[in-house]
This record gives sequence, structure tokens and C-alpha cells, in this order.
Amino acid sequence: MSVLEDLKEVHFFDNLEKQELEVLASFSYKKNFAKDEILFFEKDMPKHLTLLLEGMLKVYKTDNKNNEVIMHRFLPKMLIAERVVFEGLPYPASASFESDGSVLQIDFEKFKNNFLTNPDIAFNFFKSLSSKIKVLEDVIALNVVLDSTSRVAKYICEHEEAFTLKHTELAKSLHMAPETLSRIFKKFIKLGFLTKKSSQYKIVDKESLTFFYD
Amino acid sequence: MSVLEDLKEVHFFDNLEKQELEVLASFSYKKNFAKDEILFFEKDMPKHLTLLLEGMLKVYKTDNKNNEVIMHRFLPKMLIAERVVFEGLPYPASASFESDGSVLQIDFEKFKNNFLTNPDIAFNFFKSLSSKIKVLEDVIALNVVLDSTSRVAKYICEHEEAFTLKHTELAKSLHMAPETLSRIFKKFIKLGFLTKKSSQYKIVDKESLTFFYD
DNA sequence: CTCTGTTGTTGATATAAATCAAGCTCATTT
DNA sequence: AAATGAGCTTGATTTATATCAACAACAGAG
Repeated sequence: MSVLEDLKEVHFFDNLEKQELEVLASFSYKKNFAKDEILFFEKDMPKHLTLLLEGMLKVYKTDNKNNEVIMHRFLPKMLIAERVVFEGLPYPASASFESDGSVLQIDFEKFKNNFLTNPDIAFNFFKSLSSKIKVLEDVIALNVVLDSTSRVAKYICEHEEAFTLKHTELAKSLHMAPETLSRIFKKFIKLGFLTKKSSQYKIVDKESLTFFYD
Repeated sequence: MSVLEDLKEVHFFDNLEKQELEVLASFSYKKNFAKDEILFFEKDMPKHLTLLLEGMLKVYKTDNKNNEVIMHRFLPKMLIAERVVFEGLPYPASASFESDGSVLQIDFEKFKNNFLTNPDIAFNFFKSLSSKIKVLEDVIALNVVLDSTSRVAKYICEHEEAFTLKHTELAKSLHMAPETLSRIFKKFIKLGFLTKKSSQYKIVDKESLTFFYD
């Protein structure tokens, strides 16, 4: 797929004319990554605006005990770390691919000069920053306000992809030990909120689960 | 002080002409608050863009056990909850004054139509959103990645106002029990990182303190 | 189909921090 | 100066969750 075709699929640029997209494509480059490849390391300087095209990406920090703390999980068509690019700061965390994927790297200086003065693009940029604030507020609400059981309840109710993740990964997102997650799932099954057949979990009583956090 | 004079003091609007400021002032209202008064409640719908003029404001959520979790602390000249205003969503948390203070309430529709198309203002709006992302990332880094001791070390090194807060309030910001904070201060004094004379704390070995989190 | 390694589970134990309870300090009022 | 009360400190206890260790389940390789 050409860069131009990729750009057409990204709602972020919906308001651009065909000709403008061509200009944008002229300073945008597609790059492929394999599972577990690193997109950037904490403290690297961003060189371009990055848009995730395919695959799942996690942004994480590593704590004292070398545990990953996942701060964001990105799905295709999302803009990545635009804040630091915008501010010319080093990345505050590292990012790696959780599956094969690809990104579009856009020359930020050119983007800024050619497009950020366009109110529609600026508006989308606002929205992208806003949604990131929302995600972070949710991470705080999830990790700081709720206990483990409530975190699991909230996460599996609100995230379709929860049961597609490996337990170790899910535990990382929820910021708890895999053992703890395992015990909570067991509890939910015993309470009849969840079923498990051939290691595939399914919510059977969402109502009750929401009581944990709502 | 007139609204116009207040506006002149806010760097956010530095790039506006005198005449533009007058237009802005025409749909902006100043409102005073006493300590502990509520600016807005979680789930209220925002009615205007709010700029803190004077005083200290905290934005917080309340957890299961009715403990406050402070998500932001605002100092004068900061824009408050612009994201939710921008997105037309209810406030995700409550806000109350920690001291007497005042805010400027700006009609958002008019602001948007008259000023958000101005690249300088849009740029400042980006910056405001960006800095909020940074604060939230820091809250996550502080609360999720670090243990209590490191959180205290980081906070007192990076926040001038740390020692002006009551211990109960500081403990809330750091998301720990006041008793825990007290014990950590005691430990820091014993280690010679901190001194306390007539209940005024002072950092004497910042270098060592930074080792806890850097 | 069996072997092997990885991921998930379970129970036992350790640990950080919250909670509880009591006493202390200091500022304010009388 | 004594009395009051809010905030702070200290020690004892409890609690949630991590860690450790052993084992089970399952997936992929041969």
C-alpha cells in the first residue's frame, strides 16, 4: 500500500484535500516492525511525528524492580507521543510492538508549517491530545483509585481485547502480579460473573462486575 | 481589578492585541471563591472555559473508602479542564479551593469561534493540553511506578510548595496515609537528607534524595 | 504422540503501607 | 497562663498484594 493510500485511511486527515494529502505523503515514510521490536527508547529524541498504521503498540516505563508499567496501549490510526514531538522533548517512556506492525513517520517541521495552521487539522490535533488526557486520567482512576479486584472488573468490562491478551500482559496493563490476576479470575468464576471453557473466558454477569467500580 | 486587567496578566493571551483582549473580556466573568468552596463536582457539565486567577485549586476523585485522590493541583494562570469543555463532556472529577481564590469564566462557544482559529491562541491551547498530559504522566510515574519513599523524595525535590502544605494535604497528593509520610520524613531526617527546625522542613542533601527515583 | 518449554495456577510466606489507637505538640482562645 | 483542639507522631496490628516455590496445563517441535 502506498503512503498516500495509507493516509486516506486515517481519519485524522479526513479534512484534507487530495492534493494536500499528496504534499503530506511527500514527507511521510512508512516503516515496518516485527513483534517485540522497539519503536523508541525512553530519553530518545523524537525525530518525527509518528502515526500507528498496523499492529498493537505499548508505551511503558520500567520501575526499580525492572517491572514494566504500561502507560498507553495504541491501536492502529492513533497518533503517538505527539506531545513530546510538539514540545521537542525526549520520549518520557519506551515503546515496543506487541504484534507485527507499521508506522508512518511524518516530518514534524514540515507538518507544522504546512498543516497545523489549518484549523481542521489543528482541531484533530486537539482531539488527539484530549483523548490522550482521557486515557491517562483513566489509567490514574484505574490504578490509583481502585483495588485489584475492581481494576480487573473495570478492565474486562470496558476493554474488548482483554481476553485476547496473555495473562502476563493483561496483568501488566492492570499493574498487578499474574498470580493476583489468576486468583481474581478464579473468584469471579466462583461468583458466577465469568465462565471459562477451554481457556477462553467470557463475561456472563456484567451487571455484577460493574458494581465493583461504579 | 477589572477582567481586562486580569487578562493582561495571563501569559496564555500574550499574543492578543489590546482590542482582542477587550472582546475576550466582554464575555469573561470573574468569580471569587473561599477556601474549601467547590468549583465543580464530578459529573457536572462544564458551562465555560475556566482560568484560575488566584489561589490554589485541587482536582480530585474519591475512592471506595472515601479517600481523596488528587489528580491535579492548579496554580494561578492555569487553564482548568479545557479538555472536557472542548469535548462537551461532564467533569471527570471534582475541584475545590485549597485557599481563597478566584477564576475567570470564559464563554467557550464565543472563545472557540473568535480565538481558537488564531494560530497563537491555538498554539497556547496545545501547550496547555500538552502540559496537562505531562502532569498526568508524572502522576502515573509518581503513583504507579514508585514506592512511598521514592514518591516523597521526588515530590519534595520537584515541588517548591511541598513544605507549605499541611501534612495531611501533602500525604493526599502523594497518595499515602499521613502516618506513612511522617515516618518517611523521620527516616530522611535520620539519614541527614532533611532538617526540621520549629516544624519547618528543609532539604539539605538533594543529591541523595534524587537517588531514590532517578 | 511424546518431549520440552512456556504460561498459568495454587498455596505459603513476606512485605509495604493502611488502619487503629494513644499520646504529643503547638497554636489559639479565654 | 491554662484550656482546648487540630494536626502530627509513634507503636501495634491488619490487610492487600507481591514474591517465592512447586506444580499443572497447554502449545509447538521433533
